[in-house]
Amino acid sequence: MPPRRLQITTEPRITGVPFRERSRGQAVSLLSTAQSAALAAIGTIVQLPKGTIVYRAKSAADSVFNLVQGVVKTYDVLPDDRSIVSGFHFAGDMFGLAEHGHYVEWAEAIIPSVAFRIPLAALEPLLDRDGALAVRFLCKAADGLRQNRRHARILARNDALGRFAMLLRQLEQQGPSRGPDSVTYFPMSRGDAAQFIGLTLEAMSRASSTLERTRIIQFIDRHHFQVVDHARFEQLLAGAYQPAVVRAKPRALPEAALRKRRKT
Amino acid sequence: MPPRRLQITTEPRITGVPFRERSRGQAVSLLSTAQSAALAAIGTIVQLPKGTIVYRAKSAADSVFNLVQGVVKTYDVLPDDRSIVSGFHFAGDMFGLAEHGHYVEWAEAIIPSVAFRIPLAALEPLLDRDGALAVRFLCKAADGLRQNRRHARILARNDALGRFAMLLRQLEQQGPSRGPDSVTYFPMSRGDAAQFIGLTLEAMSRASSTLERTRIIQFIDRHHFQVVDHARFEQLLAGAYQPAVVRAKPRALPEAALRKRRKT
DNA sequence: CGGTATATTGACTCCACTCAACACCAGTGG
DNA sequence: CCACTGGTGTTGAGTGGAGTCAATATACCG
Repeated sequence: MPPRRLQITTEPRITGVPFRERSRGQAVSLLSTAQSAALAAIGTIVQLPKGTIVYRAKSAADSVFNLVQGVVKTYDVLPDDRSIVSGFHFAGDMFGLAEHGHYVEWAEAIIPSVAFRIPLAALEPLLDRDGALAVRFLCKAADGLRQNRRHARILARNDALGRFAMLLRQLEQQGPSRGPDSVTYFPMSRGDAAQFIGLTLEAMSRASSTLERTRIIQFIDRHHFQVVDHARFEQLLAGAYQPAVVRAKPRALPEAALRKRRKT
Repeated sequence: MPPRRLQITTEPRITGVPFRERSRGQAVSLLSTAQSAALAAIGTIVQLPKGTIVYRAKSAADSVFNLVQGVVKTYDVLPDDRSIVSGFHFAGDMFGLAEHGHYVEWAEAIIPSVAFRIPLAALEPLLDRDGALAVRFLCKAADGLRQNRRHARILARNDALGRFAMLLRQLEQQGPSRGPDSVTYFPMSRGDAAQFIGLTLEAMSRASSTLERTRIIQFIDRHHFQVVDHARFEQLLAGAYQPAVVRAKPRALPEAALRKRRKT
C-alpha cells in the first residue's frame, strides 16, 4: 500500500473494518458515494477551531458528528473536577454518543478540525429505510468497541512506561502506515495524553523522559516522535521489560518459592 | 415501575435504550415480537454450563451471541499470562465482537447460562433488508459503548475503594430495580471482579474488607451484598471520602501554597 | 469428611501521586 | 529590546497505597 496523502474531503467519510472483510486489517472507507451523498444531504459542515467545545455533557443531543479533518477529544468531567479523556477521534470517526437525548461526555477539538453535523431526526429515518447504511454504522460502532477495549488494556496496566508506550503504538497505527522508522504525529497536549492513559502529567512526563533517555523513542518536537529501538519497544508493550537501570535487587528467594520454581 | 420477575425466555431478547426515548432511563426490550422471531429463525439455542468457554480469542468468528439467561464474562489474555476482564454480560446483552473474521477476546459463562447463537452469514442479509432491525442493533452497540465508558471511569480511578464501590454500584443498577436497602447479586468470583476493576485479588479483598469494617456495605454471603450507608457510599463514588481512620496529616502548607490559596 | 480452589490477612517493597520549583515559549505592552 | 505574564512541560523530594510474596482461612465439591 503506497503512502498517500490524506485527501481533504467535504463529504462525510467513515472508516472502519467491514464485517465480511477477511483481508488484512487496514481500515477502509465504509460508505459508497451514494451513501456519502445521502448523509451530506441531511448534514451540515461545521468548522471547529482549536479549542472549540463541540458539545457539553448533558446538553440536548440532536446530532452525531462525523469528523472529516482534525482531531477531537471526548472526555468526562468527574465530580472532583478532574477529567479523563475517553478517546481521541480522527478523520473518518464518529462521535456524539448520547443517552436519553443528552450527550454523555464533552467533545473538544484539540487542533483545527472540520466535521459533519448529522441531525438524528433526519438520520434515523434514513437508517430505517436503508438497512445497508445502518449496517455500515454498525461496523463503525464495532470499531468504537474495539477502540475502547484497547483503551481499557492501557488503563489496566500499572506501569507508566507501558501505558505511555501503548499510547504511542496506538498513534502509530492510527496514522497512515509508513516506513518502520518514520515520524509519527502526536496531536494532543501532554495533559490530554496523561488523562487518556490515566496518569498524572508528571508521571507521564517522567515515563516519556525515561524512554527518551534509554533511546527507545525520540521526540523530534513536542508533537512528533519516532520509535528508535523497536525490539525493546515491543518488549515494553508486552510487559516484559524494565528499562530502568536499577534492576530489582535479586533478593534471596525463600524456600517455598524455590520449590515452586523447580516444578515449572 | 413494579418490580417484576425476570422472565425466562427462549426467544432472542435484546435490552437497551432506544434512541428516541426521552423517558427515564430504564433499559427496555428493543425487539418487536416479529423481529425476535426472525432472529430465532436463523439462530440456535446453546446451553452454557458454568465455566464453558463460548469462544476463544482469534478463533474463527461465525456468530454473535445473545444472552438470554446467566452471566458471561469476556476477557483478554495478556502476553504475560495475566488476563483482564473487559466486561460482564447479562440477559439481554450481546457479545461476540470480531475483527477480520476472528474473535478479539475470550468469552466464558461464569454461571449456568443460555444464549442464542446467531450466524453472521444469516444475520447480515437480514439486517441489510430490515433497516429498523439494524437500528436496534445499533442501539445495543451504543449501549456497549456507554458500558465501556463506565468501565474506563472505573479503571481511571486510582483508589481501590473507589473502584470496588463503582463496581458494586454498577451491579446494583444492572439488576432489576428494587428497594433502596435490598440485596444485590454479585455473580462473579473475586478474581474476576479484581481483573475487571484492574486490581490484584488481594487489593480488592482489602478494599472489600475495609468497606465492610466501616459499615458502608455488607456481604450476606460471597455472592450477595447490600449497601448499608448510602451517604458515605455516594461520597466514595464521588471520590470525596476516605473511610480510613488514618486521616492525611494536615502538614503545614509552605508559603507558596498559602499565597495561591488566598487568591481563590 | 477430605482435598482443592477460592478468599482473606499480613509484611514489605516500590512506584505513582502530591506538592513544589523551575524551564521554556508565545504573546503583550512598556 | 526587556519585563511581565500565563500556559505548558520538565524535574525534584517525600509519602502513601497497591503490588508481591507468603501464610492462613473459608467455601466448594467430590
